[in-house]
Amino acid sequence: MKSKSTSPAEALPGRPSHCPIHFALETFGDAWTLLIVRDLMFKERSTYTDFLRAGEGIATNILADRLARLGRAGIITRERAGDRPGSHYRLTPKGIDLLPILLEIIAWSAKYDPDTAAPRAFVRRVHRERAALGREIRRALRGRKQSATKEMNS
Amino acid sequence: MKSKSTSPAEALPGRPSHCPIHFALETFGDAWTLLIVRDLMFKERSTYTDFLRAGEGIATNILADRLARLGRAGIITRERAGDRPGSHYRLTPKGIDLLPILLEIIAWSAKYDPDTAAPRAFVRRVHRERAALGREIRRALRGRKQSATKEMNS
DNA sequence: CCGGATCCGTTTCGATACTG
DNA sequence: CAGTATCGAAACGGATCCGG
Repeated sequence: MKSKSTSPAEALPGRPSHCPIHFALETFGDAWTLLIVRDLMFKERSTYTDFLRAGEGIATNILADRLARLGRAGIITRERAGDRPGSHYRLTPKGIDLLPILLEIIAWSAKYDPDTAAPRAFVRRVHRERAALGREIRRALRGRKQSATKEMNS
Repeated sequence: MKSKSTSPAEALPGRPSHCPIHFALETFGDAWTLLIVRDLMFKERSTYTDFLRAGEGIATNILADRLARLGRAGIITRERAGDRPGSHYRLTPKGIDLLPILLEIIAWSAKYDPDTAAPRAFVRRVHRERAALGREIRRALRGRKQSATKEMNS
């Protein structure tokens, strides 16, 4: 299967000077991948069925594939929790470090999307107190607490 | 349910609460799209053939499609320059505002990509003097001067 | 029931050849 | 030089089936 496939998500074409953008695209450049990361980071979804019923309509095979890929990339880990049914997925430090990128994307979309669904308060915090918001979300992701993340829910 | 196409790049599936990530993915979430934006922002490529010979190996139809899509999204404009052969593409203010996202991606990749091709000096500036670097690149993009952007070249 | 794996019809993407 | 046309190759999405 080394047939020089040119899937943007798995292996980018050409392979020129291997710029940083390539690495990022290979790792999380896929649309579904980014949505999963968003769910893990801002929403409270963390299980397989959480993602399935997130309303995006992702297929089971696609979801399984993306979760496996994210795991291989070291962005998420699967924890077979004993207390709750099903396995939980969690962002690794490497995954949590994607936060600044997501915040920039949110800021850009809020500026140019005529009908953003992002809460005004959250967007304002992204602009005005980015550092504090970042620390708050990181703290929430490490521990169990979900505080700032709730603001993103629709 | 909806037999409407669900291409991640053009129109995202489900269409749930239309979160900011969706808008971003629809606009520049495609791999090739992001590479074009990168070329316009950091490299000195600005024409159709510049992109073609960028070494990425993009096909002509894909390039034409992405350029048209970026134009429709208001991220780039096509200028039929009289002085030089061929048409030049340029980032609009909306496109230039993607810069923080790209810088965050570069920073993340530099941190986790074992063999990044990004010059050390540039990455250091991304971390240490982000604001100044941003202003410098924006200035270069507006005018004709290319100063900081040269640092990204391999 | 949850977490997938497999099969298959459809759609989209991408490489090449070709054209204004 | 700047794109279109064609066509094969993947990826996607849906349904179904399977192991725990």
